Amino acid sequence: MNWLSSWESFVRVVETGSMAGAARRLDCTRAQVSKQIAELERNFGVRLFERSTRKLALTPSGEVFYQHALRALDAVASTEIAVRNLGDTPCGLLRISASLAFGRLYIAPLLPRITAQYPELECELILSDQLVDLFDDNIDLALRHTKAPPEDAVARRLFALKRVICATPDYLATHGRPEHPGDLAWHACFGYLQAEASNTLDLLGRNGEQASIPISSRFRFNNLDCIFDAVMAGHGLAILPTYMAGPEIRRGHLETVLDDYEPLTGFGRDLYACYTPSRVRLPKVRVFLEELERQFSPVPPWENFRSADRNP
Amino acid sequence: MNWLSSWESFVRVVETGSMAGAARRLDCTRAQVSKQIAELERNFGVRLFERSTRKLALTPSGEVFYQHALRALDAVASTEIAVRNLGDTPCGLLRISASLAFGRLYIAPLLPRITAQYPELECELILSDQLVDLFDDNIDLALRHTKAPPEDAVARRLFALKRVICATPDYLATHGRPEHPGDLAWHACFGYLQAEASNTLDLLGRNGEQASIPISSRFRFNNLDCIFDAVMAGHGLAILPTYMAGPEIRRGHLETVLDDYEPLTGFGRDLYACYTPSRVRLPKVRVFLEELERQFSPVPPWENFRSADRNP
DNA sequence: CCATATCGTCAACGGAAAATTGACAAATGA
DNA sequence: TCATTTGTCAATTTTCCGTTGACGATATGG
Repeated sequence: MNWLSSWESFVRVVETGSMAGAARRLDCTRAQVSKQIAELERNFGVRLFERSTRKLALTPSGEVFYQHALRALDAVASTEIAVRNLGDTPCGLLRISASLAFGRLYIAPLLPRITAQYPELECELILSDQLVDLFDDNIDLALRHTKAPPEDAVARRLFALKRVICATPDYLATHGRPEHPGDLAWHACFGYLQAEASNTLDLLGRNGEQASIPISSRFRFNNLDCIFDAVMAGHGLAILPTYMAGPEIRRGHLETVLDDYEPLTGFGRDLYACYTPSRVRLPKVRVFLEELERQFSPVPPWENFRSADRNP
Repeated sequence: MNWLSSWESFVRVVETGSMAGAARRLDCTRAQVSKQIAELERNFGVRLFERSTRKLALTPSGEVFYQHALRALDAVASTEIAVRNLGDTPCGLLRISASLAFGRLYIAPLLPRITAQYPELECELILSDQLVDLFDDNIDLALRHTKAPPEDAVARRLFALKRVICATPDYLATHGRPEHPGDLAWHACFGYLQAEASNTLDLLGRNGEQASIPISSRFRFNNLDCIFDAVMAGHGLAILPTYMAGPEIRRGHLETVLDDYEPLTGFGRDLYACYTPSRVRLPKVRVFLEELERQFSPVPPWENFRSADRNP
């Protein structure tokens, strides 16, 4: 039987408190977890869980095994980390996590480039706007725009993520161009729909004054691409990151409004590259970070969309 | 891939210095070891061995992995020991090592009895007159007659292993009965053939005097059963352990000579049960030891072959 | 100096142990 | 009460592990 897998399953069962829960986390069937636990018990000649009706409780033996197993698995993991970090050529599987829109636009195109450069490297791009767990999902590198990078991870600031309020020239011509934050209340204004979404749009003025305007739009998305498409179709205004709006602004398909105000979102102003401390020295992570800096530093390519005098 | 197996293979390769050697020790094919090492290197993205012509040399990365792997494997092993020792019902596989003759005669009959008593227990009896390694051969319990029990094992003295010089009545009638140690030189006398076998027969007299008589026999065995058969066939004298000779003596098929002298062999006078410290508390080991004591203590059944006055 | 044995490796095959599937009883909660 | 969830089991499929038998390369011995 597969030791590592069984032991990990056991630890997961202990931590989640149920086999079904562990199976979900481990992305396998309940039957397998059940069989692995049964196999462990058969091998050790010891009952690890007390299965009363529907509750799992660790037996004293199970507790002993749990403590030892944690140590052993940790030793195994630390071995792998230590050895893996010794190499100097990027190889193996690099799993990158990014948000849907940014990942599709600016990370996905990097994959063929980087894999072509390093023949032993494979890449997977996991696009999701939900928070992913670096450990659980085995993510080598997560690109996040967030206010507070996770504590248990190494967070490296890549660049500022600017946002603009914009709409199509057609829309502005028809509905009028907002000159003051208060004007926004009269416009169809799309906000990103997220769990803790506020119904207000917060703006930070040049002099530090803040304005909070209630958002009004009769359809909402949790997908930035949909918001972008709606804006491009002339359905209203939206706060868009410059990496999306920039090229369209330059081509004249979008115009910015209220340039003296900076939109505030729950995501913060910066994009971070996050990875677990154990992967700091991984060659594959290193070369990808270098590629990111080469692409986006000091100024990302999408930023030069307005004339120099208006670019602070 | 099978982590535990691959890591163990790697450690063995390091320790033996060659893949073929490791394969022999691990009882598998060279191809498998080779593939496991290659797989490890592929996974880690690191070269573990420098394969020049025909020598294997650890790379610096391999050295790091070796140190970590030792620790990790040790953690795994200690986990198994700790948990296995928690149970109280004998179960699993009990591997017993014993010498050919003694094992066949007195240990083998215990196996059906003990397995019948404990339904979850399986037994394997490894008979060999060669020294076995408790670790390498995964022996739970070794029965050895030796002068010096291994240092790294728990050795528990079970009982004295007496030996007698004997022959058939026919033989003694034909060739004469030796009255003094020196007389043995004129007889066909079979000694056990072992690596460091001396060609002499050493006797210890009642008063502490020692006699060393050259052994003369034109055929020799490294197998006690063959010696026994030869003696029973009237081909000569031999030193036989009482567990073999005893029953025949009582039935009158063999007679002892030079009863005032104790034959000295390289094996010492005592039978030990040896096991690694990690198995001290294993239920299966415990119950088998109890069975051994029940059978052979205080006096083994084969010892009462002479009349009480001659039994010291 | 050649013959032989041994070494590490490779590709293909066969089989054993995985993991999935689909079902079941038991137990919980609406 | 019914619907859901949980842990388990038997049967099936799939995966991958280990053997086999070969190869070139390289020591070793006569």
